Amino acid sequence: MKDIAQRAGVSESAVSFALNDRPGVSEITRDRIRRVAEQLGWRPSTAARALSGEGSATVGLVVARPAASLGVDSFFLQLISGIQEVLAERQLGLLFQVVEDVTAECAVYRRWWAEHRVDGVLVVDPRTDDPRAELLDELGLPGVVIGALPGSDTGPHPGLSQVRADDAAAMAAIVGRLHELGHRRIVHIAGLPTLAHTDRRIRSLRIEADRRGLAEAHSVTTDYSDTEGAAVTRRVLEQSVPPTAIIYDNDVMAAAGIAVIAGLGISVPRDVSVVSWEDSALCRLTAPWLTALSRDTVAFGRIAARELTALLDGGAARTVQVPLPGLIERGSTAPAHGG
Amino acid sequence: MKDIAQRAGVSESAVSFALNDRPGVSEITRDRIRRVAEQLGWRPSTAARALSGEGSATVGLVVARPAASLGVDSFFLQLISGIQEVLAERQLGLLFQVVEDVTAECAVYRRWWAEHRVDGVLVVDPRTDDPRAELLDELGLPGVVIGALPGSDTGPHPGLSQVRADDAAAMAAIVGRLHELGHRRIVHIAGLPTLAHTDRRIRSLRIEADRRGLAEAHSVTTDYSDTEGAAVTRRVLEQSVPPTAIIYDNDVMAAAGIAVIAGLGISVPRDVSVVSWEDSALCRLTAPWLTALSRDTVAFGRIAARELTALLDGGAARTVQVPLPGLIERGSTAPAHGG
DNA sequence: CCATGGAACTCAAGCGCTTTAGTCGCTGGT
DNA sequence: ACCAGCGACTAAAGCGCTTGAGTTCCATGG
Repeated sequence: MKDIAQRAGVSESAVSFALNDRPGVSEITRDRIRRVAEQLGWRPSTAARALSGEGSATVGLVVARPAASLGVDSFFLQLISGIQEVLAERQLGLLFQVVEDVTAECAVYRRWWAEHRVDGVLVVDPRTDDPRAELLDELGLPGVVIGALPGSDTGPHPGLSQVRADDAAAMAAIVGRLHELGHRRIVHIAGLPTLAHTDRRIRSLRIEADRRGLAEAHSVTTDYSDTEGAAVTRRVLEQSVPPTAIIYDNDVMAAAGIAVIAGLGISVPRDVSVVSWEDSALCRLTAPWLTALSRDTVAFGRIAARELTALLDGGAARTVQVPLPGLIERGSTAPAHGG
Repeated sequence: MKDIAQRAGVSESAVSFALNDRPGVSEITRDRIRRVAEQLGWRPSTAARALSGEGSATVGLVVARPAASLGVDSFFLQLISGIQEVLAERQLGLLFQVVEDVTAECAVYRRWWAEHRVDGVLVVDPRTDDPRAELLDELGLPGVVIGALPGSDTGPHPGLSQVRADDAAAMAAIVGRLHELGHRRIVHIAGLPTLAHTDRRIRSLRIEADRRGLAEAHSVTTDYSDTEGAAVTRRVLEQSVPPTAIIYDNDVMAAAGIAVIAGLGISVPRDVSVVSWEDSALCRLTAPWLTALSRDTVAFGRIAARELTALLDGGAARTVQVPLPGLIERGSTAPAHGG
């Protein structure tokens, strides 16, 4: 900046004003300064900026999952690439970290906060009992929760926006469709019991089942892995009166499930219908192809990031709903037959 | 720090020395200062640190792939989680960005460099003609290339380490095994032609084929998607004399391929053997299970990150080889039958 | 008994930017 | 002719840390 000031024949302050679109310099000088800066290929040092009170121009994202269970999902990278689209517009960096559990995640937030490393964070995988909201409140670190915290509609958390998928409505849609097809015995092979959305889906299933008077409707929680998905599928189908439809909380388990079912000599979709709560290439690699709930994960990321930038700009925290995912019917669902 | 200095009854410099394990303070004072710092929950501001000449304690990783093709691979997140393990030990942050293409990637490096945002970078997906190495040289930004640049064994790039998988040897191993099983017609459904390792695999296949006098051995490049994998598989099997073995450059295409093959009424592994160059849960979701080349991607990430920290510590650039991946033989490979 | 040296510690500058409190010169009103 | 007021610009402090050049004090050797 000193260079620029010298070459443009002004003071450093003038340069700062000019380059930050602040009043205090004439348009002529501003232009001149801009030109010199451009010519010199100048970029502000984030460190210096951060030091003098501006933010660090960085937002954080930490995902707390064991390495093994990370790869299976296509969810995260999609989400991140949506987030990036928005952050890139504002030249915001994304500080990314993967840790083992929520405790470690909280430690990371604390550290980032103390080190002034991030201006805000994106929180994923909200839990039924989540310490993170409170921590962020305490630190005064703006954040947006991707997928909603339990119970909090507007949320008692002043600095926390939420971007939520309406899991209840989505579950209702699936159950509605299966009911329409004549299914009266449904099993839901859910994900991690600690996650808030797992809880919501389970609850919604029960409500819908009651409302429609289904003969059977229960949920079993898993760790999202193909292994557990397969094991639970086997167990469920060996019941004396097996279900006629199974809802899987992700694509990996659905695919694993469909393989197991075939192995048992049971036909999909004649004997049992299968729905995957997550669409991906995987859903077209099975035989038959998987009927799946298809949400636009990239858009989800975009929305979340936009919410965060709004917060950083001083906007108030709020809760936004993303569009309801659509049920893409492929070969794995069909009318229930008398059985 | 001022606080700490005051409470410990010393100057700020003493605090700095003490907390950075630099000589110039007695052990007693050092301990006292440490205790006070701890008690106050002090963490150095990265901004201030960076400003006064230390690095930014951050490394960068940018992946240049369209959003759509990101999710299919389990590769990246695995890699990243390996990287993180090592970075976490040193409290280094990972600045992550996904962009559309290499040009944009270069722009990001330039920006990061100008803004002093990162101390070094990890470069993935090296290409046959890669502008990035030269750029990093020019900027003097330390980097480690994950997967090796073409041709450069030691590399003429002073600040660039390389962590390479020995693709040639791996290909040789696969071809060797298939040859042993009696296969004489092999097709290799490769990935993106611009990637350096694609090139190396193709070249290695040709060499091995010549050495062993195979009747047919050729490669077809794709974009790694299930769609192209499926399309190419169909085309290849409709040849007048179809291959008896197919090698796919990733798990997604292999799975898609095996589905297509079944659809054509051809039996795996009786009529055609299938090998996947990448192991994942997906390889156990197909029927039969996929024989796959299994590398430890998490370890790969760890090694790369360690190489980068070595570089940041002032070590010299070097090229390290990761262990040869093993071929896990599952149901998709078998002896070729007379044909 | 003084010079010497080294260990322990302090001073102050400086990293690159922002920002507050000016200074300067001009216009317009009286 | 004089001052208020405004726009354009400068001076300098400060953000939190590092660091090289001191300063002080004590132990040691001649």
